[in-house]
Amino acid sequence: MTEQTDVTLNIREMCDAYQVTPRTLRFYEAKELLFPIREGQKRLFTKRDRARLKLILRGKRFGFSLEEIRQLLDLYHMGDQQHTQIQRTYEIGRERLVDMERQRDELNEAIEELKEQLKWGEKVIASAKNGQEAAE
Amino acid sequence: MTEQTDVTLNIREMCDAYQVTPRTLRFYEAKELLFPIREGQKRLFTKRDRARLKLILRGKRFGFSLEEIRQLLDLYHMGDQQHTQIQRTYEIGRERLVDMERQRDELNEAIEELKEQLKWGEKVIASAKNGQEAAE
DNA sequence: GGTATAACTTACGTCAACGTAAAGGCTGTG
DNA sequence: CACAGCCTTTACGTTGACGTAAGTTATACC
Repeated sequence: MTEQTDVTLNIREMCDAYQVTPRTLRFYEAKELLFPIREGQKRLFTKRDRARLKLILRGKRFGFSLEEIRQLLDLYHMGDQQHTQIQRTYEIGRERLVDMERQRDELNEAIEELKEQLKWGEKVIASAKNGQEAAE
Repeated sequence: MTEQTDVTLNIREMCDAYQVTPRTLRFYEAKELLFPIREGQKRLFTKRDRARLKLILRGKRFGFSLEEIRQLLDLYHMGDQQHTQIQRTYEIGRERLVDMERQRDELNEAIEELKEQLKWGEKVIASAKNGQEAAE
């Protein structure tokens, strides 16, 4: 009974708030990632939609596909029925977790290596600048 | 004068060594990511190509596009001329580094959150199993 | 009522990163 | 020579994630 603030956003406000296009939001709705309510023909995005969109955008930054994100969203917000389905989704989540940890480790390695390369690059640039200044 | 071991691989050996398809290798050549030498019509992949392919595959795991990878490869192996070009490529590298570090941090956050969700998922599964066993 | 604004639907276009099919060389072997 | 086994090129197909254009509808304002 504490939920009376259904602050809904229309599509324009939603786009501005999350830096996406209307097409993207409609696309996500078509893919069942978002479920805006309808007022007449217009879409109204609820708090739930905004929470989901945040997760979608973060998921994308990690290279998840929209389909994988949909699965994870189901895991996040699933109720109490359909245990076997939950079980399956849970396993997907665990697999992705392992993947993400491995990716993080590789990312750390790559960051270190890239730092080395950049140090090397600085030296090259510096010596080039000393050697001659003419190149604008 | 210490480089006389040009151990080259044909396309099949290269594919087996790195788990890619011939199409992929030809595609990377077309995109100027690899430069196999030709013996008649056949491609021969040198040590240099193998080093580059390793970097390509790693780059892909981090979500770099092939074009971005090409830029980074140039940074890795660029000689001593063309300072302005190096400068530019260096900047791209630095931007990517910042990006990668940010992504790593977000990844760590997401890993923690996902772990929480999975813990929660375990509880749901457990209680469901206790509650009833019938659902095959 | 006219029109501007914003949202809508439908549907074809695009881009990356290959897949896949077709047709054609080389090279060795019976 | 015929044929198999690799390799080649050319070129059209595919998938995901939207972009973009065309035409429609609803609301707001003058």
